[in-house]
Amino acid sequence: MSITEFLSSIVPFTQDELNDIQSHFKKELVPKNQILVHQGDICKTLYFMEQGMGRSFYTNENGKEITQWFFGIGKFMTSADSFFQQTPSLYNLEVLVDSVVFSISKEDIDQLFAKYHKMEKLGRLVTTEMLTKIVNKLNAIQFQTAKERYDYMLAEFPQIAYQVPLGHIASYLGMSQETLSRIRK
Amino acid sequence: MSITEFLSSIVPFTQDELNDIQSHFKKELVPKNQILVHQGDICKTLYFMEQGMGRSFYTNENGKEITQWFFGIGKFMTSADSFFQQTPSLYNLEVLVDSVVFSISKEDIDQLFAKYHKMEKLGRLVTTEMLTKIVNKLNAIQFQTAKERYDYMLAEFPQIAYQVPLGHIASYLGMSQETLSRIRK
DNA sequence: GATTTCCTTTGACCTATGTCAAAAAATGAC
DNA sequence: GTCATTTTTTGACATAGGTCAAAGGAAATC
Repeated sequence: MSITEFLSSIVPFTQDELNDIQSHFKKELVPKNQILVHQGDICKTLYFMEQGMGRSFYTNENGKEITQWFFGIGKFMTSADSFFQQTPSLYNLEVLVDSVVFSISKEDIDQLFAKYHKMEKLGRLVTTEMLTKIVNKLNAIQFQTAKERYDYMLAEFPQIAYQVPLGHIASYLGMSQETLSRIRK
Repeated sequence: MSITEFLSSIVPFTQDELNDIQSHFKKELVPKNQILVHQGDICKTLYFMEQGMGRSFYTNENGKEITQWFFGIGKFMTSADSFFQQTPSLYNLEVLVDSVVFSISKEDIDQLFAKYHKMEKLGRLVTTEMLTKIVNKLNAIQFQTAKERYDYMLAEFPQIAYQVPLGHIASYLGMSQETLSRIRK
């Protein structure tokens, strides 16, 4: 899914608007395992995942990596806090397979928000959608058994569930890798 | 905190704009324990909590009430999904003490979003803030001990923590009331 | 101010899931 | 194809926090 297709699917931009908006995005090929943002950095770029997948994760006190979110095709990938409030990111952003992303700087997207009311609306709608998804995850984590949480994962990220290391999924779901391995049987 | 103060604190509206916007909100006095929205209803109204506090909660398969969020003074209170996507609410919205709220309908706020770019921006910023808070809760729930989660609660809702029944807080934090009671000692 | 109802605490016991360690399987490098 | 590395599975054991039941306290109602 191209970025213009994505934008148009949410708000009806004119062709001129789309051209202008698109011109602020830069296409990048990112190789597997590359870290786009490091924990502690201020995230200055928003990424749109055209092809591939990524995750956000942090390293806890015991040096263990905890996956916080997965990003599939057609999603914006960023450390939302850090990007929008320009505060140090709690997370690393990592690309999990060779990927194609479109990137845009904070200044540029703020300019687009200011220039186009429609773009601001898109920002609001995308954020609302993210909010809904996080609430769903929260419910899964808070009140479901390990088995049910895995089912939630399969429903939410069907394409990702079978392509990333088990440990990433386990930490995303808030359980140990051993438990997830036992569940999957 | 009045609604106009709140709006102005986020985006610099002119006095005329504020007057117009405010005219779409209706002040309501809501008595303690009133349910504003029932689980399963489509949430047609957004509430701004001027005075008082509320919560969202649902009743699970075993008939137990699970608190999902608390709403303090100066916050918007709604079942975000239900209101913005006009889908059945997963939650009840309940006022916990006698409260003063400003309410606005979905149609009216959509009109305001459409009329004022600044209002759309406000919507985006408020949603982003909510997103950040939910992510914080998620982290607390997912990776912290019961004790640490209670500390998170005290930090996030200091004024609320001592004013609502223990059971509401326990379910909000994803633990049993007995566990919370033991922790508090 | 007595009664009823609701809320909180305490105790005893149980279980889902964590941790640690090692084996087995899969993947990647040469 | 072989060796090295990474990932997944398995087993044994530990524990945080759950459940159930009952007793105390607080607070609303008459």
